[in-house]
Amino acid sequence: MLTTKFITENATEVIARLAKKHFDASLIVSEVISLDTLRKTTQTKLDEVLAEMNAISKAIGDLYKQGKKQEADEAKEKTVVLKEKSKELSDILDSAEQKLHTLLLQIPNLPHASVPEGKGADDNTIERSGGTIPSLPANALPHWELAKKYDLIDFELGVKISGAGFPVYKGKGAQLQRALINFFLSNASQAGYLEIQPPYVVNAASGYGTGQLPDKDGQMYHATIDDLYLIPTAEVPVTNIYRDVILQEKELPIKNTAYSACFRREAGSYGKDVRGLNRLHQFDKVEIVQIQHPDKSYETLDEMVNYVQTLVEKLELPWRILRLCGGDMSFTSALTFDFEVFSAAQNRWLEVSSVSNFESFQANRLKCRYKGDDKKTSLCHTLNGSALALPRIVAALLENNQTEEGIVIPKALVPFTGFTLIS
RNA sequence: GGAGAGAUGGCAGAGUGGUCGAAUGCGGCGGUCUUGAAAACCGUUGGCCUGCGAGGGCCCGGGGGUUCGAAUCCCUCUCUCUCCGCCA
Repeated sequence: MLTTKFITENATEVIARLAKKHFDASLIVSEVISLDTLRKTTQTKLDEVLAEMNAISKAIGDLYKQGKKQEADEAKEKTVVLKEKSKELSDILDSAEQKLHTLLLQIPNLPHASVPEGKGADDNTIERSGGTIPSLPANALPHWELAKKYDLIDFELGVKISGAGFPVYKGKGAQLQRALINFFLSNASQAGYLEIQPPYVVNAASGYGTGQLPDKDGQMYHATIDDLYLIPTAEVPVTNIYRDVILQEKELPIKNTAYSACFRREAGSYGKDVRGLNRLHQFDKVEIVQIQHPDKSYETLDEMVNYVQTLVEKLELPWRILRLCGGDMSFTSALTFDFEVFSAAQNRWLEVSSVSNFESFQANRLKCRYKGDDKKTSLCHTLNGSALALPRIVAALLENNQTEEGIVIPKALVPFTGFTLIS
């Protein structure tokens, strides 16, 4: 959420920059400005009335102490009008504030100047790429066939127990999952991230804090009996650690990492691109989160992107980094880099990570601030990224590394799997 | 699930319906002293809105009410803790 102050002071800039996200903000910005004006003037009037009330109340107290009961009663009469007036004004104020808040929630984050123009995924620009795309034999199998051939993942069993999108990992399939989680976590720890084990269900306040609510209400599983939500990513609980927190400037940056299972309803997405591991209702992911000083958040974004790059390189997967265009970016992001790996048998790129700088957009909702030496409090910047999401990594590993003998485990992962080949 | 207690500043913990935004202690910060440190002593120490500023207003879990006036009284919601039961 943008701050009212920023919008009112930079109205034309806000409108111009949001055009890149294909969001016409002209109307909403002018409404924000007029509501904010109303809010300020009403607040001032109300404060005056309240100040007078306070003065009278105090005087009445004194009069009673002096035993001047009649004068006190006279003073009481004066408050009747003031009371009505204050009620009236605070009603106006409440409604203005509420409307203002509703509008603010509808305004997306401003895209960074470096965000390319564009409508959708085709307009994202390739930042850089690496690794080599393997040339597979004609009879190469997609990962869902390989998973069956080597008895690694049972999709039908998941349907029986839960439903589509809840695979059951078995044997070396399960061990591979565990190895990847450990691989990602231990890399993150070495890179200076503090490992966190967060709750997998969160309350509504946390959902609002990171922006899943109210925007993406239908995307989370909701345990209505307790009004708790299953997390779609560890970002939600880990970032909400800092909700309503004022950090000391010297504590920045905060670097946290967490593994979690992630739950997504993925309502409305069906078709061939959801085959196998490509899109699931439950999957595993290691997330990295940073909270940083506003002046340093873009350096940090680069650092995080570089870090994720080391992971795909160690896994020896062909990768590329996309700079998302205005039309493909999320509501909350200012700049996002997506990582894709090439899954050779499906012959397509799969998104395995998304690294974003939210600037102060998320922090404003969270009320996550820092206090500097000047004792002023200001909003932090928040960033996060997947490092990494497992299923599509597994898909690419299985497909790209298939040989006559079996599936070859990348060297960097062997210490974690304890085996070199799936056969 | 049953019974009870409670929610106050970074933490602990007072608080009579009226100079309470709130005692006191600890912690934090600054200083004196010291070669340095500790101790001791002195000072300081929340957030939000508004205003150039002086200042004004709001905040004692959330919401509502009573009252000229509420941290204090009433209603309601949420949460936490203790004991019992069940249980990884």
